[in-house]
Amino acid sequence: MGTGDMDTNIDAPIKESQGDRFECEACVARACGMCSILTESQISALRVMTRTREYQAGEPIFCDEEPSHQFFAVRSGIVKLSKILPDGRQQTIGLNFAPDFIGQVYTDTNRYFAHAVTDVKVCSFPPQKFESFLSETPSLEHRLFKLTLDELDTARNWMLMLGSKTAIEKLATLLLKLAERMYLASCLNGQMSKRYEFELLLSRTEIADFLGLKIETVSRQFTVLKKEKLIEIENQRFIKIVDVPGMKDLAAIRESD
Amino acid sequence: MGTGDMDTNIDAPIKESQGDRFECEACVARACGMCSILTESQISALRVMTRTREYQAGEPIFCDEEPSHQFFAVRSGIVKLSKILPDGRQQTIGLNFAPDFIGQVYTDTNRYFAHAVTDVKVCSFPPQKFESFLSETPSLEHRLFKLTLDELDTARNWMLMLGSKTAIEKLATLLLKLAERMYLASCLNGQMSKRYEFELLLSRTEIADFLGLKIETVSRQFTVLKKEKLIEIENQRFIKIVDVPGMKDLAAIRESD
DNA sequence: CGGTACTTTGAGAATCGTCAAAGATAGTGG
DNA sequence: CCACTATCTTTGACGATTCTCAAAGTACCG
Repeated sequence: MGTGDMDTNIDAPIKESQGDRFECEACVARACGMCSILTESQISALRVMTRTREYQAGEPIFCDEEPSHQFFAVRSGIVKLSKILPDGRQQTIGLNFAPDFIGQVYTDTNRYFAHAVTDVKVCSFPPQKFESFLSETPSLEHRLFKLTLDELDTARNWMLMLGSKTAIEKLATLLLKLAERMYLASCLNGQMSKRYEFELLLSRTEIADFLGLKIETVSRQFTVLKKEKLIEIENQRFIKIVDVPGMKDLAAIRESD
Repeated sequence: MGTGDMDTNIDAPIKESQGDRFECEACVARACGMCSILTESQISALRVMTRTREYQAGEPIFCDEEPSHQFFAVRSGIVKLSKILPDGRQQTIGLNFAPDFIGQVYTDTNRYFAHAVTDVKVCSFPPQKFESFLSETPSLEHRLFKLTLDELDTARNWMLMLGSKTAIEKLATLLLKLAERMYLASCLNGQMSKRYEFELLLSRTEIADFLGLKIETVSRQFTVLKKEKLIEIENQRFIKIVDVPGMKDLAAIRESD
């Protein structure tokens, strides 16, 4: 905080590799993320400014109110975005998986925190260079615009959840969304896994911060979902949604969502 | 619903004028909205496809899950965006004032409702023509991208409010935001009004739907704010925020917001 | 094996919701 | 101009959900 306008991130990443082989060919961002619309020559131009970084689970990636000095593409792992009230109450406002884009384009100050939920690998783009690359590459801006529209839609669905749903409905909604996202991630990785079975990588506290609940309430709702035979939990980590229609009904999720 | 893919809006606007004088010169959208970045010739091109429409307070502008077949720029009045759960629970997800842009670009189906809160005037753009105009006008896409980023930020601040704040904090947050937005609107209209004094144009039900509360709770929180001498209400409609620092403290709003 | 961190469960409290009724406001028509 | 109705808002009493505080249970790590 307040260490000036250096172009480097203050939060020490556990590894920063310069001139790494980026393996764009194997990257999900190249396949279906922000890089999917770039030509080979554009990819090369982007590579030059790109660094890969890794963060350990729990580490901050950037902080609220700091100068917005980095953009990221998630290569693997889960990143959470959050805001904090002056008295410490915390609200998670988004979860990002590969190949999501993270960062505050056209803003000089961050408006939220970003933390690594699991170990995370990202491509990191320096702000000035990236913004000028962006201005020269309308197709990329178009792509980021579309991704932002999706994020806006997602945020509004979370608003509906936060404002209008009960505790158990909130948890059902989150578990279904996580199942979906984890399944998608496994497909993108080529590791076929079962739909509606996944490893829960969020702690009770992280779930509570997302749902606007306390951890005790979250824990109680898990117990209810188990007793009602909507889900099964193995080894405290592996969630299996047994009654998918029942869960969707509880979550009040439309098929189109 | 389901009346086919006509290019006209089913919800009857009380007035639709074709070939109207648009008075772009006097319009807030031209001054600081989406049109502010257009050249004279671009404005002319946009005008050709544009119709002005008016909606009465309470009227639907478009509905969730319908084909997304119109884009709008708010010229005057207030529009609310909302979602509804299958059992009827309603959540307002956004409020739009002049010169905001409304509509689902690059999406073929609406993802929320839009209703006129007050009497509303809009410019309405037909979808195909507007999207092709958009693709030919990178500066407009850039502008809409920035506006979308702001909306995303706003939505995330509402998420923080919905998930983490108490009833009275929620109301204080909303009243401060309304004061700000109404003051801005009056400035854009050239009618200088007092900061922190405004006409409350939302009903208790609309406030409750926004804050994720019931109307009785909203009403009780108004009473508390009055008793604590944070606000004064005249004629049930005119809100005066008496103790601004106290309200900001209660709302836990940072000055930078 | 012991310690630490996380999760679950329980009991009681606080906040918010539900139901019901009384006030207040605006519009209508005599 | 004054009832009279319809709608919206406020207030009260009670109930349900969620939170708080506390303790016990469980997994993880050295």
